[in-house]
Amino acid sequence: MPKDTFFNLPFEKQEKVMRAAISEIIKCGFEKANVGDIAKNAGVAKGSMYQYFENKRELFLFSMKWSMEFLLEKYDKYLTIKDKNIDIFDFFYNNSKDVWQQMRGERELVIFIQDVFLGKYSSLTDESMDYMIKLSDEYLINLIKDGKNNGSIRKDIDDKILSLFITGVSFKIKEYLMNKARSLGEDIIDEDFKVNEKEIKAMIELLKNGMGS
Amino acid sequence: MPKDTFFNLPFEKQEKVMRAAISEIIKCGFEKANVGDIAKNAGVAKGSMYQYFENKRELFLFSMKWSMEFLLEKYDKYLTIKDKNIDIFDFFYNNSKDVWQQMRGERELVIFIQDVFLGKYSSLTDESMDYMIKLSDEYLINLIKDGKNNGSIRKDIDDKILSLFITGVSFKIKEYLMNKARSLGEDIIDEDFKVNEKEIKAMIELLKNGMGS
DNA sequence: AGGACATATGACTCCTGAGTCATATGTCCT
DNA sequence: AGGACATATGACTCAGGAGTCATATGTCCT
Repeated sequence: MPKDTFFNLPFEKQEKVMRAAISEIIKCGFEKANVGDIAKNAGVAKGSMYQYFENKRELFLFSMKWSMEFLLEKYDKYLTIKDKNIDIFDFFYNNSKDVWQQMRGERELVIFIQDVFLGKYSSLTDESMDYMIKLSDEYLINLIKDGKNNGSIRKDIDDKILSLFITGVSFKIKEYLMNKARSLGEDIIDEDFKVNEKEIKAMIELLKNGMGS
Repeated sequence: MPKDTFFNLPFEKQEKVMRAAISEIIKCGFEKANVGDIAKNAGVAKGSMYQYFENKRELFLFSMKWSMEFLLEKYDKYLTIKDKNIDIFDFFYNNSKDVWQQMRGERELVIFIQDVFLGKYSSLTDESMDYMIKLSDEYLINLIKDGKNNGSIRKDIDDKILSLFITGVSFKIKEYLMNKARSLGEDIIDEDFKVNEKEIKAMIELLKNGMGS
């Protein structure tokens, strides 16, 4: 956790620091990320960074936490979805749509989080991160359970295997969307998601009915 | 490419150097990997490393190449499979079995290659690596084409999407197997693959027929 | 034997960048 | 006004480690 000094900062400044850190980390990776440069881009002195954080590692860990919370706050659809008895396939579709939309507004944060979940910084994650991963895992397992109950998911396959199956596919499709979004540059507009609709729906069809014939 | 000096070494020594490098890299990551330590573990002087390789980056790139070639040479089943008109689902099964077997004999190399394909060192890959990735991609696309022709794969889904679907799933299942192998320690014996058979077959069933009901 | 050439070695150089600290600036009380 | 406390700053320290180099050892010719 950052020191009090950091939390006493006006929120805009906190945000500037965090964004500078995240930007540097996704560009250079953790090891090569330069605290001096982060400070410069955030418009503060290097020394100040050490008034805010114990060390580089803490800066990194908090960046993860901050990104997650920021995204959840800004796009809190997920939480509302939890209430409804949502179908896992609809969830997948909505989720892809969300990722696309979020890439427009928060490209760097989304990339960063994706990298975290992909295990790019696996040597750095701590309990709080493990907790996050476990949370999203649990959420998935619940979707599966619900699906089995309401009859939309077959019952003869183990939950753990189903969850591996889905996460594997969903990471790939997210990666694919993100690469597409990156190559489109800054010009992603709302209606652009339609470009992906066909592909996402094909992917869901595969999840549902498989590729065999 | 390493310098001539390296290739003039007796093969055992080349191997010792490469294994020391790979071991260090999967343990510490590229940035933190220490050339001095690698040298020590390989039983040569640090200076010698620079007789063999231009710099750390070249050492790393060659480690990838060496690992791939070594594994292909040692377990050259893949190549024989290519001849037959193999079913993609059988391929998946055999491949998982191979990975399991290879984890027994060449744990570190397999882990290293998996990390490479997962993009852990994405800032370091070069043309030769991109080539490798493209090769294995092409191989998959061909399996898909064959499958469509012989009627084992549905024809209404785009090849690219099918390939995303399969790679996503197969990486997850490999990751799962590898974690299992790691936790089993050194005691993996031949017949142990049977422990995984049920899970692999469930995964293939999902690939084939999906998770919907 | 002696010289020409290839290779091995590890102490040394040198740079980078994380983390520190003495000093400056600001703020808020009484 | 002046002092007590919080925060900002960037020049500085210092460790680690990549890459170098002068020297030693070895090998192979004639």
